[in-house]
Amino acid sequence: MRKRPRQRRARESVEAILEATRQLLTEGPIESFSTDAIAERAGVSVGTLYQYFEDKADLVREVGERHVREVGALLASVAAPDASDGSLRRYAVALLEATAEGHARDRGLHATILGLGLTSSLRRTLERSEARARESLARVAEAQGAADPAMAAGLAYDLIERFAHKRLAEPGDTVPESVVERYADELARLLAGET
Amino acid sequence: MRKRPRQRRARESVEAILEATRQLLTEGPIESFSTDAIAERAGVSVGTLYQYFEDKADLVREVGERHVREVGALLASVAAPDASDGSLRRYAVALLEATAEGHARDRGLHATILGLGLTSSLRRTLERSEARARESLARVAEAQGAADPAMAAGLAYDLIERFAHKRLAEPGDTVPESVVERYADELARLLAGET
Amino acid sequence: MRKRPRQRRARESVEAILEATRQLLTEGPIESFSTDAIAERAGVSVGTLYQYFEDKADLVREVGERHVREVGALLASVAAPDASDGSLRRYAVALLEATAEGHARDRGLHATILGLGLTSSLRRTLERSEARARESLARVAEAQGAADPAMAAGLAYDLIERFAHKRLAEPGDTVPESVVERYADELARLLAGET
Amino acid sequence: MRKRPRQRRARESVEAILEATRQLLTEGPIESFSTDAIAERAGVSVGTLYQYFEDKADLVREVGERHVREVGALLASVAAPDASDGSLRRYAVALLEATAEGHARDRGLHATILGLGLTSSLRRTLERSEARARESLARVAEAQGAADPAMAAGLAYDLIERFAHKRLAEPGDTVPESVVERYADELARLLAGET
DNA sequence: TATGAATGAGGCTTCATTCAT
DNA sequence: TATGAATGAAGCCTCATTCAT
Repeated sequence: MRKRPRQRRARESVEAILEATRQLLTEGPIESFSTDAIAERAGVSVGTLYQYFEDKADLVREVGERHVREVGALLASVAAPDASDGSLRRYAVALLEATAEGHARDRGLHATILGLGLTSSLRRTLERSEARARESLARVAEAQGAADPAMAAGLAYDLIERFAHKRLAEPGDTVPESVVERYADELARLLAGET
Repeated sequence: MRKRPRQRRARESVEAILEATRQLLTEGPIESFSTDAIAERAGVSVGTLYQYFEDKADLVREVGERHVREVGALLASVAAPDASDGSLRRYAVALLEATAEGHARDRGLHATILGLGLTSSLRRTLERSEARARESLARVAEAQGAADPAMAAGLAYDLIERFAHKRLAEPGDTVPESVVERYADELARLLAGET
Repeated sequence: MRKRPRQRRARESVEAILEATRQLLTEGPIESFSTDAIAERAGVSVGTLYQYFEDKADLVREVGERHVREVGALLASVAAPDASDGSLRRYAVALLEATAEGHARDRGLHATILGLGLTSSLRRTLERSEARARESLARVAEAQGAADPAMAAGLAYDLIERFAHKRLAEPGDTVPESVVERYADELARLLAGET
Repeated sequence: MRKRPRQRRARESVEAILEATRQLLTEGPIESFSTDAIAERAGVSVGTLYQYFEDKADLVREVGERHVREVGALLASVAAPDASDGSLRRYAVALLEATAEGHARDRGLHATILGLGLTSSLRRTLERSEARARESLARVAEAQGAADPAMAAGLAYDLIERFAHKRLAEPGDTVPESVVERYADELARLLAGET
């Protein structure tokens, strides 16, 4: 960001701009994602946009980082299971749902950011976020007595991500209940450290 | 496509255009992906390009469909395993490698196509291709005596896709051997119908 | 220049663009010197302009170089005097007039180019042109028997340039005849190698 | 200027703004010469700038006039020579140096002012300053017994100006000593009224 | 008076597409 | 059929200027 907003009015503008960007990125085809459109949706002038962001890519990066942080926070907010068997299955379902929700909130962001070229800054944020998620999963796997907690966590993370993207691709963001069950089973099995 | 090429020279032009499109989509940032760049790379003039393709989206769609068909063909070309246990593991590894190769060949296509908006025509092609792949996996699972072959095949397919995307995201398109092993194990287990 | 024009139509466009640029640079204040204005004056679209010139600076450079070459040619076209005394004075007057005419034709170009920043390419062209002019003057001074022909030529050149700029600053591009006389006297004296 | 500053702090702001303008004009390419840049350099806000200056052109004009007055003062501060021969040569060198220094101090001002269009007010200031300088030179020429003091002074003034611009065009603002000598010789000769 | 947030016209440039040759 | 010149809408961004606080 080019300038930090000092006054309240300025902070509101920045928020409006970021939210407008998120919306347009989520909704529309990439063609309608122009700085003019962002400014109009945010209810400010283009000039204001450029007071706070270096350029369009800077703006997208900021929105992308927020998204990554939010998904990370959602995942982290799922309470880890006890060693007792019953809660592991619930944990697995909660992980799947939380991640899928997070992705759904910014549907399209992914594709657009890829299209605009992933900046190294955003890539780092993403990697940090993934690493945290994997560690957290590994701790669970370890508590459950898995032989290779890190490897199990890696696979589990991949499964969760794939589930989220799969749900996004479905009309209505819904996946048959049986598929959720199956994913949850796999997840629980992985984290429990079964072969 | 607007017009079918009749003469040999014309067919060669069309091939060159499609190949140039594929290359630019695979190599570069979206910015250098212009009709001028395509024509130059293909060694023809822009005018020629518009003789055979309605517009840019039409061209991208065609390339996209080819890509989907190619990945499908690659998957299909992996010989199904015998019921004998040894070949299942080799089959799993081959599936992973084949899909990852297919995706790598057209790296960037994904993002661009998403960015330009997935056309319904391409979406159908994609769905048909996925369905065929799942059926083929289901037949294998059935032969191996899995309890719910369709469900196992679905999960297996997702695992394969995730692996391909994972490899694309790594620098150098390489993934530690241990990860391949782990994925192959899971895949083999799923197709073998173990819980 | 970005692309060399092949067809006749293209060459005409390029000429029109260069001439429009020269006119606007000569006439107006720098504010009205926009790419849109250039294109309109040239009777082409902006797009055409960018087919042949990298950017606005490239265009200005090209016009600048033409100007420098033209002034140089004007100077060179003044026939050198015999050693016989009478023609030296006529030569001096001709030099003054020729240079002043050349500058007048592109009045304002100077200031604008300075304002946009003298590119190194243009600077070199300018230096080469000046060097040629000084050499030519030095040969005359030598023929007239000057003690230090190079130094005399340097001062003579400066006098000529100053005269051209002086005339440009006057309303109506005219300078009292007596001033021309005085400059010519000085010039003749310098080239004749008197003290 | 829009408003006279009353308080001391206000006067300081105005000075800072004028000095910042002068610096930016002297240093940089025209692009970085924006009101924002001026305000930042001056350590005030843009708003303050517009309290004291009608618009940007007004500010530039004020700086331009100061510059013209300063160069004039520099010239005037060179003590006129006695009729005794020795000091005339020193006087000539001093004139050359003083003017060149004055121009160097505001290098770039020239181009910018020309680019923005010489306002009539500034033009008048400039003419008055030149007239004063010529008169002063004419008095010297007269004291030295020149036949046509006004004409000699005119040429002398032009020589001095050309020298200043010549030095500005050189890298490092330096000119070979021999050139200074030659200019000084000419100047002395002119003012001494030799043919 | 000073601040700095906001404005928006306008400048530069790109690129998908058309069409005369 | 192929060429490539021409088009112009539209995108990104800057910056002089205004005005609420």
